[in-house]
Amino acid sequence: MTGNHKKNNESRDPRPAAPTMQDVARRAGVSTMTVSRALKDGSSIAVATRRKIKKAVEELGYVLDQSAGSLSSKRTGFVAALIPSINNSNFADSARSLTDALAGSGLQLLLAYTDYSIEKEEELIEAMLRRRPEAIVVTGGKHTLRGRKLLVKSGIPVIETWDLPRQPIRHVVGFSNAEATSKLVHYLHKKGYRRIAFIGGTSNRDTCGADRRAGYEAAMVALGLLERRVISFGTPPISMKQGGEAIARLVEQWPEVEAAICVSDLSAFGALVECQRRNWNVPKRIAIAGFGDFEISSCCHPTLTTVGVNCYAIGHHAGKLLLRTIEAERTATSLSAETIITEYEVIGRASA
Amino acid sequence: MTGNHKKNNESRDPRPAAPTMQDVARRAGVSTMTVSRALKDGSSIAVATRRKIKKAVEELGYVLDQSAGSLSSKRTGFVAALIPSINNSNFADSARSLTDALAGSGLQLLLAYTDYSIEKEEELIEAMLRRRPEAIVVTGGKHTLRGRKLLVKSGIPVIETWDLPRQPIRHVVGFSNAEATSKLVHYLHKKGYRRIAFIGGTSNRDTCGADRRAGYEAAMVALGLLERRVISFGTPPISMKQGGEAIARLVEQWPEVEAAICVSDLSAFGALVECQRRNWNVPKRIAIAGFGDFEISSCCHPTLTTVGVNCYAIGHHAGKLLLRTIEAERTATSLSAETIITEYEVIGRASA
DNA sequence: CCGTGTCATGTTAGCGCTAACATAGGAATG
DNA sequence: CATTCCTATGTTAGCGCTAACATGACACGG
Repeated sequence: MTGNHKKNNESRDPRPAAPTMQDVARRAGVSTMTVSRALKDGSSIAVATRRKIKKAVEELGYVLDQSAGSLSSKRTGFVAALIPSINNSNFADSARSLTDALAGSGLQLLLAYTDYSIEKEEELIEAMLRRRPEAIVVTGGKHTLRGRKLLVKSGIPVIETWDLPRQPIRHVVGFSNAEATSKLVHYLHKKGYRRIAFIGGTSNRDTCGADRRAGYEAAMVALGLLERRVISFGTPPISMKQGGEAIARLVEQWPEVEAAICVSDLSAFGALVECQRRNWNVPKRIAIAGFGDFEISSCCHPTLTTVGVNCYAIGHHAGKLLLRTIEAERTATSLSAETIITEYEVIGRASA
Repeated sequence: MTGNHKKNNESRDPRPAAPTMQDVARRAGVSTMTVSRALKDGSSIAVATRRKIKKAVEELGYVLDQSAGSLSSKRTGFVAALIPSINNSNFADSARSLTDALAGSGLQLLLAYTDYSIEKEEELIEAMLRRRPEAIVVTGGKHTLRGRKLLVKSGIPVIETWDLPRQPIRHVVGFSNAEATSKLVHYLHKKGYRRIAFIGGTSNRDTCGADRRAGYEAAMVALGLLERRVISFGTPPISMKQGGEAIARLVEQWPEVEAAICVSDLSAFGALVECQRRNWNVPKRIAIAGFGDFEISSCCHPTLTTVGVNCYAIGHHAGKLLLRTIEAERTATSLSAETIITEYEVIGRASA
């Protein structure tokens, strides 16, 4: 307790050292341990003492230092979640229901976004692990080699969401984007469309998007529709505007095209509007379908045929599964790896 | 399909304790201090030693425990950001540019969202402060009393964004939502509209929204347009669908209305579509304006008149200001409170 | 009154890391 | 060839908190 560099009293320090539990203890006339207990629910402590301590806390403006606490208790009280983009209502909905599922558990969700890049994901995985989350939720099942290794060796529950990885790390909550898109192709097929195209982003960074394309390809093959028409345009997430440009290219390249599946509702909406601008009747001249059932798809005119994904279920199940797993580890119960498949449905609307 | 569980494989042994720096040091035949130095850039260390240590790290799958490190170094290496919603492209854009501004500084951004509730904000402020961020960025200038006190006493740089609080805590990066909306009213007025309405959410939780309404009211008074028409509908953030319902109510209540300003582009789009559904020509029967210049406003048909906000500038300035402030505190330089006002502009398009 | 239990509180010993200082050995200098 | 300096590494002492155990006070049945 030397305080060897607390010398600058004269330079009207704008930042007086934050009060510690020591300070609170001294002020309340108890030991630090009692303060620690008073700040936690469920510890046996006299009502009067707790009140006294709360008062001291209030007066000093004390805020518990959780990083010190977790060093000691080995519980950091947070869960890391990595999502591709914060500006995508699907992932946002999942994150929200994940937060809700965690409510009351004493776990906080800390979000970061990967920008649809598995390299950035790797960085974030490491950055998060350095802070010792109690569990980690990632989006998608494709990771860098090192990212995957970090997750495997992390020793904490790992949940991969929004996808069904061929080789799951451990727990999975998601659905097959390929299968869902395939269902959409079949839906269009049943409606009589044959010359069906797919519009997506240029890179494979967006693994969900790549999966959707794969599902499209597989379904076309299965239906004996050998001529595939794929437009790759813009880096994921592809925007409305890019969806518009993509459909223009599509029609230019394959004028005979009858229907277009867009990788997401956003691009589908862009495509839809572009068609209207060019006076191409949707769905008569060309049918359009999206993916995700974003609000816009039921709001625009004509309404968009799309695939409704149960985002809330993904977040909810991920949260609950994660709590179960943490609990199991705490009680040394073994819990095997689980795969929870969430539902989705093709929602037929006016555009296709 | 929900709840389709699949047990994957045999359970694994109780997980071994994660390796510590000790383990790495032992394996590499050096002291922990040397390991610590090897894992940091810029410390003097022999190339061979560092290589040896990196190898040991790799073999053990060691990940630095940053919470222990920050306890010692008093640097947690992260910045907290609270945004109302992760599903709002404006805030998402700000968060993104904030992240970008922080790149290379060694600071990570940790996001949490308040759901437009200052009570939830208060909770999150405390939760974040417990983890000792090096700075905190909040959205909006209205906080609970306790939330504000926590921020003031936190001893770290606080930046309020997206608003110009009357009584800033310290730094501010934003613009006057009221003034911007007022400008929009004046724009409509110049275009000849007189019976101008405002559509927003029901509560005052969304302080930016409340400010926009205030700006509307002020401008109407300033223009001598005494009859105000305000529809409050739905809890913020109000959706497209709610925007549609709101405009229906508006026209029902005040059939003479000539123009409607919606609190955001999302609700404006919903309103626009509802008008089309009802065959109300926009802008002839009723003009519509939004706020935020979301992508949809330039993409939909007719395009939406709106207020373009420089989201990127907000994030960028907040990030840079925050770095400057941290640097100033580190070097004991004094830095006065700054208010950076970002630009915005009324973007006249087809809908009004 | 003693044993025994129960509760509120205190004491001790770290958690895993890094700041600050200490030191050894070699290079550069005179 | 001693002196000085520098660089790479080690040693020590905590950071602020909590687990685990210790203690003391009081209650209760026998």
